[in-house]
Amino acid sequence: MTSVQRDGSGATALDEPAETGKRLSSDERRRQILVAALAVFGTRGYEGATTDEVARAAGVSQPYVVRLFGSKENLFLATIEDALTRLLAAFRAALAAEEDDGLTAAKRIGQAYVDLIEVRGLHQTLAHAYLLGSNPVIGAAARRGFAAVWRFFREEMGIDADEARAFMAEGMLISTMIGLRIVDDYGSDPQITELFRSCFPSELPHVLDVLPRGDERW
Amino acid sequence: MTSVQRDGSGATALDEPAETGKRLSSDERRRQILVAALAVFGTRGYEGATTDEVARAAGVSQPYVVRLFGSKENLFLATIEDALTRLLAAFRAALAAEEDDGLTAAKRIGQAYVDLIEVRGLHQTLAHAYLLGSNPVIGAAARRGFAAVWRFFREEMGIDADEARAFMAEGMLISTMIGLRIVDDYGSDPQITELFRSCFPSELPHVLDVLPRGDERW
DNA sequence: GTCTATAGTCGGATAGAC
DNA sequence: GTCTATCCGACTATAGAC
Repeated sequence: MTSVQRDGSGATALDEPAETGKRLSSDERRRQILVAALAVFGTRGYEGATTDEVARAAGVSQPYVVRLFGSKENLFLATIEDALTRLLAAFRAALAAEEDDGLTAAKRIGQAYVDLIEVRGLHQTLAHAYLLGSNPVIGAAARRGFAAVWRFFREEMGIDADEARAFMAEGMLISTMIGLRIVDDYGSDPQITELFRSCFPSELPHVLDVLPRGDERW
Repeated sequence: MTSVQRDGSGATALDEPAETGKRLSSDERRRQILVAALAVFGTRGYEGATTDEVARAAGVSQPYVVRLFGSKENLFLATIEDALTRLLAAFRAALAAEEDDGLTAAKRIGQAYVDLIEVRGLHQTLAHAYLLGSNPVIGAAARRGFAAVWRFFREEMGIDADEARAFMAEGMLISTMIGLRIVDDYGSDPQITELFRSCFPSELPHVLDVLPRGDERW
């Protein structure tokens, strides 16, 4: 965010055409790759994902992904940091939104969380990160992120610890169900259908629309 | 669980000493390996774990682990199935327990969930499995397991969909915090301390005792 | 029932050209 | 800024002996 528009035409010694549609500023590429990484890490997890898969999803070569981020681990760190930034930004926007629709702040924030499903892989990637607590570097970053969300609820939103915990809990359940792809059994298994409906009371149709389904590649 | 005591001394053509402390019935080995696998998959996840790590944790050779379970994937499937069986068994025991302590069934079951922390890696492994929904074989198994837990709440315990959802949600939060190793920051970060306390109101001391900490190898 | 040796594959990272 | 070629370590799985 707040992209630093360095280069694009500047101190570079080369006179390459910048409008090929191929050569972008490394800042833009970084953003493209982060989008791809979010999706890939979301489906595969940190260890399961390959830098090559991310690269292909972003339309660049595998070594270039590594080159830009230094390592797969750094790429993952950048990815979850980005995800967290978006998450908190969405929460803040929801908190600040006018109440023209008569919804409470809590409802609006909950809604914002569900809406983030549209950002492919965001919830899943964060959930994966949260399970990596034993990894010295990723774990530490994940804990910081988790704590930041908690802080948002307590300090910015101003709810008490019990309410904050309930909020987080609902969030974890939603993330889990997305990662589980419970949608895949929606409709076929009455039990699952009920569970799913219980999680997304009002926004069901939209959610069903947006969620990736089983036909997608693993 | 109702171990099938096949062999141990039977149709085998060999006259090996069975009490070397080394050579066990494959049934016992399987169980040992499942215990090790639960711990390893719990910290590393499915892709992050190696069959070699599991083997060393169980005190056998890597090829033997593969030999006994056929493949890493099968080992993982067997591991989560075992975990689910234990989980539901604990829930059923809690549900059936006398109310001599004046606790409601809900409290007893919640307690049982927290107590399962003592089974190393159980919560973390299940949580990992739940995030693998996109994997055709593991995802399907994970969904079945998740649905089985839901069914327990709705049919055996008899609570309604909203209560069941709240239960699941709390459970997912607890699992997440264990996987995050939020304990590692307990005491040092006031925010985290509060969050942690909020999740384990009464059983805090015990939980702090049982949870693996940061010093453990990744 | 269990091991050692090893084949085979995959994937992250590096070198270096354009 | 981006690619191709490639090295090398890691890891699953197989072969086959004891």
